[in-house]
This record gives sequence, C-alpha cells and structure tokens, in this order.
Amino acid sequence: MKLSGGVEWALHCCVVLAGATMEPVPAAKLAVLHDVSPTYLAKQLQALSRAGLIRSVQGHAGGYVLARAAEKVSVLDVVSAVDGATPAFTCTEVRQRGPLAARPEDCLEKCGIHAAMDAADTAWRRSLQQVTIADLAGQLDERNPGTLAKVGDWLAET
Amino acid sequence: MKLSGGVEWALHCCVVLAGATMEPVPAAKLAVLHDVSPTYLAKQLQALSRAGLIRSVQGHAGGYVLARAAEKVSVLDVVSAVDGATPAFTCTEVRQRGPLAARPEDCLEKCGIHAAMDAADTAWRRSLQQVTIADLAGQLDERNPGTLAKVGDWLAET
DNA sequence: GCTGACGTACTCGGATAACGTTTGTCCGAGTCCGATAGG
DNA sequence: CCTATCGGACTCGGACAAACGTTATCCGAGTACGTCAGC
Repeated sequence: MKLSGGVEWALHCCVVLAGATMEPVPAAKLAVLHDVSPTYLAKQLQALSRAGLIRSVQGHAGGYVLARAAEKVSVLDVVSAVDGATPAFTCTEVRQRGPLAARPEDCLEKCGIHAAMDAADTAWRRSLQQVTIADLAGQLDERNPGTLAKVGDWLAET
Repeated sequence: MKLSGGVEWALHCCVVLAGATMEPVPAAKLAVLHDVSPTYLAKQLQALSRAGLIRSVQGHAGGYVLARAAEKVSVLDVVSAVDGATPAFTCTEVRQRGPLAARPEDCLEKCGIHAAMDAADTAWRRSLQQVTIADLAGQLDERNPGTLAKVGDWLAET
C-alpha cells in the first residue's frame, strides 16, 4: 500500500500551474523550482497530459498549461492520472480455488471481502474528489500569503 | 497504489478461522484449502501473529487460532498487520526545497496536499474499520448457507 | 519598408537501463503427542 | 494396570534468493520564434 512518489510532485506542479500566469511553463523550470529530477518529473507531466488534465505547448516558448480551470481539477484526477486508476485491491477469486472451490454460478456477486475493499476504495476516492487544485492554491495563499505570487514572478524572470 | 496480494489470503484465512471449531488450524491446511503457496501464506500468518490477531500453537496438533472474538477483529486490523500501517502517502516536504524554499518555521502545520491525502487515508481506514471478520463470516453464510460448515468438516476430516 | 522563407534552439514524447520492494522459498528451533518400558 | 520417560514427527519462526514494478535517464521528433535575404 504505497502511493507513487511522483504524485506529490504532480500535485505541486498543478498548484503552481494554477497560480502562474497563463504563459506555458516548461517542465525544466518546474523541476528546478521543486529541486527534483527533471527527466522523471517530465514523465509525470506526460501522464497528466495523457489524461487531459494539462495541455502541452511545443516550440520555443512552449510548456504546460492547465487544460481546465483549477476548480474543475480534483486531487483524485491527478492521483488517478499519475498512479493509475485501478483499485488498490484486486480480487483473485480465492473462493473458486482449492478442494472446496465454489462454483462460478454461486459467485455472481462480489464476495464480502471484495465488497468491503471496494467500499473503502470508494471512500478514499470520494475524499480526494472533494478537494480541487483551486482549494489547494487558495489554502496555500491563505496560510503563507504572497507565496504564489512570488513563484509566478520567479517563473517569469528566469 | 497497490495493496499487497497477501491481504486477500489473510482475510480469507481469518474468516475460516472464525468459522472453524476451536481446534488449531495449521498453515499447511489453509494453504491447501485456498490453493496458494504454503510457504508464502505462512509468511502472512506470521505477520498476523506478530500483530496479535491470531495466536500460534506449536507442536504436533498445533496451528493458528483467532486471538480475539471475530467481532473484535476488523478488516483494518488485518490489512494493517499484513500490509503495514504506514500511510500510503509520504510527504517529502517539497516546499522546503528549491530556490524558493519555504523556511521550516513556516511549515509547522501540514501543507494542503498532505492534509488532503491524510484525510483520504483516514476515510479509507475508517471504512475498513467498520467491517469485522464476524461480518464477513455472517455475510458468507447468508449468501451461501452451509459453506462455512462444509469448510469446518473438511478441516476436521483431513 | 514589407514579406516570405529558412535556420536554430527550445519544447515535449516515447523507448531504454538500474534500483528497491514485493513475492516466493528454504531450512532450523521448539513443542506436543504417542509409544514403550518399567514399576 | 498405571506411570514416567523417550523418540519422533509435526508445528511455527526467521533468514535467504528471484521477479516484478517503480525510479531514473537518455535521445529523437516536432514546433514556434528570430533572422535574413529578396522584393
């Protein structure tokens, strides 16, 4: 039960993109800003791009831009894009194996274990869905005012 | 974001232990019953034993027995024992790195990302905690009556 | 002075290796049951 | 016939390799900007 480390980077990048002015931000700058491996961060951003959360702009002054408004991007979207949308628990249908294997026609509905796991997974996803990138950006600017603006300036002048 | 595969086995074993009569059930029998690797299942059972969920009985007619009543063992207990109790998300304090690093004294409370992740993790755990092994056993016997008794007989006669 | 084409430099994108964790396996230490010999 | 002792076999427990997934990296394809020559 471990979440991909890139999720954290991706979320921070999304917050930065939400706070930055609309000019595309290249992946290299985001990597320097967060002091992480540029190539690996690029991989995460590619995943976000593939999922349609951010849009890539190629060419001389290219980079990444949020595809939708920050209010329309939930944390769950980012997590699913980077870490994969498959549930953490995968039922291997143990009950249909072994000497006392249940017949498939008796297994039309999920077993209790599977159901409990799926319920927990749903609760997890629902919780993540209730938070948006805009919420995170707002919270950051409330606790440490000026931070987001400072980042925007830094992105512009470098 | 993937859960250890042994979690499913451990849960099934706990249900069987809850339904079986009180005689200790050896790990080898549980492995045959579920048609899984005996040695690897033993590893999971050791984890459950270390967590105090089941109690091991050594010797000729030894095996494993539930340490508490099935109503007092939650699915979360089993998951935590096998998969580890550390949260899925680990905050690496990205905000304290890079050219615009925040000072540690400004990071006394968790950042928004960390908080959102922890909230989701709590929701997940809370959901798992509401289901007990007894619930799973009852559900199984309700949908497929006689299954648990059949397993008990099989354990006794082999 | 304006317009068009060209070269350059910068961007993303996917294919490719190294590390770590999980999965799977093995053998040794400890313990209880049953048989056996003695009283 | 009862009891104490011994032997054996079965149990769990921790230490040891292999495989998969994640982490990290590189180089190639594509595109927009700036420059320069021509009109």
